[in-house]
Amino acid sequence: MSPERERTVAARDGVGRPTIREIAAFAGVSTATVSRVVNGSGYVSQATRATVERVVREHGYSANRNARGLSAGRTGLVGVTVPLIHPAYFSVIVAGVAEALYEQDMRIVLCPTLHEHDREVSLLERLMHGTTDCALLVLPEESSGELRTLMEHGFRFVVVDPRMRIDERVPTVSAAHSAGANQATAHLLELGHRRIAAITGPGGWMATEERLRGHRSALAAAGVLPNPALLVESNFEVDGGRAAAAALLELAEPPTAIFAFNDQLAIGAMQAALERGLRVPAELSIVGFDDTAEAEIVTPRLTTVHQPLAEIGRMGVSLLTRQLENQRLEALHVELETKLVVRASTAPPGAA
Amino acid sequence: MSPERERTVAARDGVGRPTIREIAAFAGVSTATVSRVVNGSGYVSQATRATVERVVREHGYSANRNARGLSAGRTGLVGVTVPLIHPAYFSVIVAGVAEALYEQDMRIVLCPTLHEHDREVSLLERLMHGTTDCALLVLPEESSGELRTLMEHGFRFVVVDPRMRIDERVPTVSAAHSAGANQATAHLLELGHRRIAAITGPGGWMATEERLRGHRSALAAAGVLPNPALLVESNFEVDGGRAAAAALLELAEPPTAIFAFNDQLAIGAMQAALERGLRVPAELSIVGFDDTAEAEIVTPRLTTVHQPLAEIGRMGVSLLTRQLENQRLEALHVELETKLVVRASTAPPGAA
DNA sequence: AACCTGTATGTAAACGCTAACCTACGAATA
DNA sequence: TATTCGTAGGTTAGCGTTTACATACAGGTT
Repeated sequence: MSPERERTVAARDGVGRPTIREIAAFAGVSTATVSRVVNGSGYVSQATRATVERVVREHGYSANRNARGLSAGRTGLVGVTVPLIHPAYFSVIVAGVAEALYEQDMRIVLCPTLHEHDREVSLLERLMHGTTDCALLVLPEESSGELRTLMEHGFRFVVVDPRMRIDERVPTVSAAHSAGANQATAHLLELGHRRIAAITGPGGWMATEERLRGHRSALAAAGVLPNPALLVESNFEVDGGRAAAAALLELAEPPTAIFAFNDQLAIGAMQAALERGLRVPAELSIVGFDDTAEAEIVTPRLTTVHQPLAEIGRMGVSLLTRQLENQRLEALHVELETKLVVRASTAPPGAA
Repeated sequence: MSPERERTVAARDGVGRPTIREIAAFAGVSTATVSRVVNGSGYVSQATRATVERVVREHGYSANRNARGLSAGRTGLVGVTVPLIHPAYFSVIVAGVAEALYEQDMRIVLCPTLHEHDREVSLLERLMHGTTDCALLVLPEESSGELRTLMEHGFRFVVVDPRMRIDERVPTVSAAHSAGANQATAHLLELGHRRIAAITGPGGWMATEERLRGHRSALAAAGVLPNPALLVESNFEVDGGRAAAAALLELAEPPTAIFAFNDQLAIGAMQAALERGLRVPAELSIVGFDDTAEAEIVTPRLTTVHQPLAEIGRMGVSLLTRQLENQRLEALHVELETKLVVRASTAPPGAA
């Protein structure tokens, strides 16, 4: 029981926040009118509105979110699930999301899933259950079917950077994986590289498949035959990148350039090169993908494909609000542009 | 009005989540009993408990958070304010917080303040107003007085990594700044350095003052006179570190080692050294503070003082829950141990 | 036998708000 | 003149919980 429980409205001592009833009493109107003013709904005369607004301001009133949520079925809270918080990739997206939601006066309920599928599902169930109005799922672990079930329950959400290909009706935001990969590989080809290896992410992931597509199309456009030996699947982490690059560099005919499918992998590849005494970029060129902050601080600075991560987050919020406003809007699929950023980790082959 | 509004309990069609009344009906008990089972409070017989638990499980029931919050005055939501989400320093703390809260079945309402004081205040006001039960303030912008006001309003919170010295009664978690700094400087001294510069954070910040204290005590213990010319104040960011180091290296008698008060500054210093063609660590040793992920990926790998950031976050949650359980517990001030991690950016002076 | 005490459960009143519904009034329309 | 319409604002029934209070019963204690 809350400590105020026994107090009547008249006897409230002013500690704690004022209720709508008190504001109504002070302003000499009904609670409905206060609600209308606060929510900007229904008819209220100019004069009444002004009075109420003044009282609201003077008493620092703002609606109790729980009560509003319970009554109106909305809470102003948006669930955001991410696999992890820490990697820059996610934290920048979340920062964008938080920024955009703040402007809409909504709050973000953050749910790291730690890549555990069960956990994500249970989180979603709880989020759905009155806590939040809607959700933004970043790189969700869930199958298309599970997401469809969610939709059918009337839960509104947007998927940011879908892991797998999912139901058409789910709004999504992603980056132009394929175009970005194409630029990266084209850049290496222009520098004169022909033995270009790729360290990919996990198979089946959209990011992997799409980037692979871009990579291949660039090779094809330059008339370079794809070589399966130069394709290694990895896990988007530094260690994976180092191991993959180590294997590639052991080949009888090692690559002169490596396109790593994210910056973490690229950094791992740089470490592998360093361990073998290979100079980057003189003896080995490396390109990454994502353009996270790490790309700027490694030596040499990493050439990589820029993804507008914060913008991706903001766009997710934008789709979400649009979906909330207009239920019958067709599902949107937004793809944001990526751009190659040339730094110091690429050079013509044998530039030594 | 929610779409279910017009339905009676009996007529609910099962879409959406079940209510406590439905569960009670299915289990043949009153809502009070269901509530008692779910919350583990009051007397319930073994048999009844078992029945209710089964029904709850079968129907996937979990209490609507808004209703619970409204009725019981708690929401299961914890506000977390951070200046920014993205820097690894904060995102690791937040990850620890999220992890610990998850175990308590609480959710985290994330509020990046972007270093804007007004924004943090308004966020807190909103958080206080029913949205959250309590808060965790990471590096808060607020004055001790403002925090005291908050306390007096009965709002529960814990400060993680206080920026300034604050009211004794506010529970805080921080790292052993002074001891860590002492170790860092002692390490440089042991290597034989005598001209040791320090690039500090903003003056007045506890982190700055405490680290400075540790730095000075190590110098004093080794009988090295502090040299004001070797002390530069900066901003905890890479650019600041680069500028500060550039200035230091221009001195007539430049330092042989730099102790940067965080890793960002240290990375900036490494860049400045690189720009001048100075080899690290042969011609210049650099030590950082924080041990964020960046320390592992720069070249050379950065010697730095490890802060248990995730643990700091978890400890913050622990203090918070303890405070919620036992209101009259004396305010706790926890200081977590820091530890020097020696990597490759330090060596004896003139080791070339 | 009368009275506790501990256990078990039900009843119903809040919690603070929103929105459906209602009343009222002046102006425009038929 | 009667009717409709647009505007303004009050009344009140929930929203789904929790919990104070009431009730009931079994087994001790005086």
